[in-house]
Amino acid sequence: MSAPLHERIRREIEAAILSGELQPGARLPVEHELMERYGCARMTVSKALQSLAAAGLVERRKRAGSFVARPRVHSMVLDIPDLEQEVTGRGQVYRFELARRIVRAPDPARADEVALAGRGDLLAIEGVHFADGVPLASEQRLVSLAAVPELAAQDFGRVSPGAWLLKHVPWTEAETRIAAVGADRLVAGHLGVADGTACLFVERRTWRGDEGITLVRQHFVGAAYDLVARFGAAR
Amino acid sequence: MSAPLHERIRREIEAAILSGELQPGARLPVEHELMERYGCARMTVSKALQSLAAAGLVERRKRAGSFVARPRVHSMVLDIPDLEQEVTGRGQVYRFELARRIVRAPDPARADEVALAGRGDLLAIEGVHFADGVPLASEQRLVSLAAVPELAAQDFGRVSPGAWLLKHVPWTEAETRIAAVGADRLVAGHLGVADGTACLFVERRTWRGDEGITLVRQHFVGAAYDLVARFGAAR
DNA sequence: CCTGCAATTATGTCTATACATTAATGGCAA
DNA sequence: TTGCCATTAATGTATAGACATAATTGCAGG
Repeated sequence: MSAPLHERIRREIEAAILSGELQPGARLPVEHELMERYGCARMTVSKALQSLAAAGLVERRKRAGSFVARPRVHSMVLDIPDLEQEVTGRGQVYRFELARRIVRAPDPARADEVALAGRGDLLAIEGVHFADGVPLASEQRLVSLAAVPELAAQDFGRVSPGAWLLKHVPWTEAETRIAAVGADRLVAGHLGVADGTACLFVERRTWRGDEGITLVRQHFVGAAYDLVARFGAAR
Repeated sequence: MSAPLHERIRREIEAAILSGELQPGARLPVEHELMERYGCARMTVSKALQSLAAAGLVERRKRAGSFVARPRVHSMVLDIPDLEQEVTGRGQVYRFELARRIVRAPDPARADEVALAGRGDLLAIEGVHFADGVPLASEQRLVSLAAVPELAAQDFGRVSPGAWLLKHVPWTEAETRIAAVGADRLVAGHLGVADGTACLFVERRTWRGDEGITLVRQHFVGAAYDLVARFGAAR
């Protein structure tokens, strides 16, 4: 009820962006229009827009207007590594090899799968990332088809599902678990290393708003990869 | 020259905080005082302070004033894990066992050590973290005595240097490298596992402003620990 | 001594207005 | 057509003032 007006304006626009109602690149109403809509002064809508700009959700350009920001592949906060980009960025040849791809219902015994699937099915993908022909990581991924219906039509012969998702479905929230494990038979086979070799295990869930998008588990050859994250005070 | 005034005010206060001139908890000048100092309107200093508050550097309370924020042990952005707190938080008994502690000059052959040391010496610490008597992680740490002179007097028989640093020397920037490695002889000995066991290797550098504070390398027993990071859109 | 009310003070929100800055746009001239 | 320039529409910065809100502080009364 009594939330400050600029907060309310901010939240309404934010909701429209997160829900996808306002697509990336879309122009949002100019300040004068918002002034009229909310019956307030320009400073007030300006404050809401500035705050959205500070959070990186919108981009403002003089004379042109305010626009929904295009999702940055590299988040300010953490590099969610796009392996394809990283490998090619190092001048190596990238390849993704699809091993399995099925659509199935969530396993009712696994609460995380049920939560991710929502009211739809899951797309389960397995494959291996190669750099210069050498296996770099093995990947098992679940994607909610309720959240990303376009994905069903997508062919992952060569493009990695991670890269596709980053481009097409911006996330707003992510949780990453990192551990070291010895490679089991399956992973060792994918990566071409001895059983028990130290591997970096990364499990990541991403959400858009509060809708789950994907859950991915990756095993990296320990010696060939490391993960770097840099943090600074928020601006 | 032509930076907006509210930006200039913001930067000057920020600098005073990062340099340590304004200690955590210190009260900063009230808005009217800043108005006079900069000869501007209240909205202008307010904007600068609001921006600092949004970045988490200051905390504002009505009637009371604005204060330099106490460093949050858990950064909004990443849990830089304080092992002691995490272990006791799980109801286990924490212990840190110091293995070595020397003050030495930086190795001139290692650029990172020289950069970290600045014009002073380095304190090198080695030890093992235990949870319920079981080794959890082995740690090798370098601390810049130029940045943290108080540390020379500190006794690390029982408290972990990481916990001490978190409390006493807030960082503003951090870089973390994570990889999986097989345990070498030294680490395996510390952790009481077989040579070659998969370990999570974490290397972290932290800075305050642009002065290096510490460089730490930790090896975790792969099976016993994992690292979780959660990210959301910045507020 | 404690309790509760009231005065005070600092920040929070908002308005209305002015001028600055930037860049998209459209028209004019080469 | 092409290139340039003036126009103009948008945001950026700033002022001055009003009223709202919260919390500290001190005072009065039990």
